[in-house]
Amino acid sequence: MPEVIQEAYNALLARWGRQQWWPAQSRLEMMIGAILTQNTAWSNVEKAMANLREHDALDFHTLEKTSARQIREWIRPAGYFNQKTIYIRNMIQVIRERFDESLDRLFALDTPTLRTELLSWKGIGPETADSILLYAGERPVFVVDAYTRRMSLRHEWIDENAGYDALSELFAGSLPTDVQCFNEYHALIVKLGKTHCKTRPECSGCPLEKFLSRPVSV
DNA sequence: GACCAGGCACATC
DNA sequence: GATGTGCATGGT
Repeated sequence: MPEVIQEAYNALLARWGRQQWWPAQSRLEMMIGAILTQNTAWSNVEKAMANLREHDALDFHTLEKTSARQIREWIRPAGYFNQKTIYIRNMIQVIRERFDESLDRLFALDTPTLRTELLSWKGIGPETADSILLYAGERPVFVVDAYTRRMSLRHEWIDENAGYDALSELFAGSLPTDVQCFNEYHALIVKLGKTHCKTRPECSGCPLEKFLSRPVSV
């Protein structure tokens, strides 16, 4: 199993190359993007991010002073805007009150403590927390998303009842503990999911085709 | 017009 | 602790 997971990574990287994630210019921007992209197409997130950038709202102090109503309108294209507005404002508030407005202080926490901290924030679940750990914190944690689960099920690397942590540990344990590798693998899985696993469940043309022992429909 | 997208919180059993 | 439901826009 570990070998297959490593070989699948090699195949994906050979096909598509490095994905250069996360597409953000600061840790704060990355964290906002992580919230906005929850169950949402990235193209919609880009529209919301463009609105925020246009109003200089990818900045901590600007966001602090901005009303909920205003943020809601800016992020509207990303969907779930009522909830996501609460999540973003809550995040800003926590960073102000508990970390002295300093992302450096937040990211000074060791990885397990930081993960627990992030998970305690409203709107930050396992995937978003791990995305922040990996892409903003540069910690070697493997991000599991819907594509990762779908792919792993289809290749029969896991069974139905495998939870988030089991899936994350499967990948992390099958690979060198390397931030760059985890970074690229997750991004490549997303690329795979967008281009193959959904629209072509028979997996024709999929870079991982040869790893399927038999056709599996999920 | 259905279906889906780089999830999560909350209610209920 | 497992399962169900609401959240919302924009592309295919």
